[in-house]
Amino acid sequence: VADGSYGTENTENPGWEGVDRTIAHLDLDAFFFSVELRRRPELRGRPVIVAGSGPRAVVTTASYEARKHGVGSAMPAAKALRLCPDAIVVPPDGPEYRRASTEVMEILHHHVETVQQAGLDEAYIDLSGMAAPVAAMKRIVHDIETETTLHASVGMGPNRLIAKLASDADKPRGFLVLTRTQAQIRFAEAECGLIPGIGPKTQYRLTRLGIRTVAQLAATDPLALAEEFGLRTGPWLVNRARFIDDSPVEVDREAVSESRETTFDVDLTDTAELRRRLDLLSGELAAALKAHGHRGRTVGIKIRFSDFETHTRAKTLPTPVSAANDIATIAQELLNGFTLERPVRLIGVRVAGFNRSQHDAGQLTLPIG
DNA sequence: TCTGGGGTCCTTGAGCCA
DNA sequence: TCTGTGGCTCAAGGACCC
Repeated sequence: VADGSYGTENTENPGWEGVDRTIAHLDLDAFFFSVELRRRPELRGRPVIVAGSGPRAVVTTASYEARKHGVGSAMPAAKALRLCPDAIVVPPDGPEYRRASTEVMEILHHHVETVQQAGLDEAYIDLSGMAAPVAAMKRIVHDIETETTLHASVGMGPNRLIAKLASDADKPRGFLVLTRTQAQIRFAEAECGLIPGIGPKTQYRLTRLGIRTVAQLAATDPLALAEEFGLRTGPWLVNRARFIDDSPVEVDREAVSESRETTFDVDLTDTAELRRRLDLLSGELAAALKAHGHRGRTVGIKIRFSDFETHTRAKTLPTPVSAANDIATIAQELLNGFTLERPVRLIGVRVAGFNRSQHDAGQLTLPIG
């Protein structure tokens, strides 16, 4: 088996020249902040962080002026304010961001058919077969700017991975087209963590194996890495570093789970209050499931204690549920399985297993006669 | 004064069954 | 009847992404 049959160099891409696949990745620059700027132009040029108001709020995005002070996404808002005491804090406005996102996605769909939205502020676009894909993307960026005042960075390449890296490499207002060979040269000495899918934990494990750069990872035997990361993930990591990625741009991705969770401002020790909050979340989740037409067979809870230790419990039912009392009943049962001796920081509830569509599920549960 | 919320995917191990 | 094996589902945890 160890004949090196995983992603060997004989699969060398001759180079992307518009003859194979052509994928673009479009990423809106400092999206939440830019949307805030549309209604509050006086914020332009100022250090701004978009963050919630609670004691445990984190930064969702920051203006480039705030980033100069070391402020970054996912940083506790309190820490961000210590780094940048003059920053203006703006509370996030989800509905407004969704509206702005829809405006942009409609422009994309006006120009091209195969668009995969990946979060509110980014999308993959399959331009394969198009005669002048670069000119098309430039038109799209121009239309987005004139119609929404929002700026975007674009990366293009023979696959999603290269397109994504290219759009990140030249922000803000970047436009970078890379062949696979150009990507290999450009990112050879970059740390492995640059590659989407390689986070801090994986990067640390790679470093321990003596693999620090993208080029080093690309030169690693996939089977050797399989011993450390498993038969799927090991070779996958090497392929990422070789910029091999045949994942398609998927237009209609269906959700597989939905959840609601909350972090308490102060850790909870009162079990009755914890149960009350779990019921509230179950109600919220049920309303969302109803709105989206989802039902699922697996109900799960998540609990995070004051020391950040996190546990989950789940139960799979014979029939799918979506009603608040059904979800709450199972959630409370699952909570019974915990000894609640430590203060609780977070509680969450989740419904998964949507794989059978509501239409099918409805047919299965129709009463006979 | 640490570390949000809402998702997806992967791995591992247990249990069941043929 | 016992043992091995492989497939499948489920549960739990981990990692990652925006």
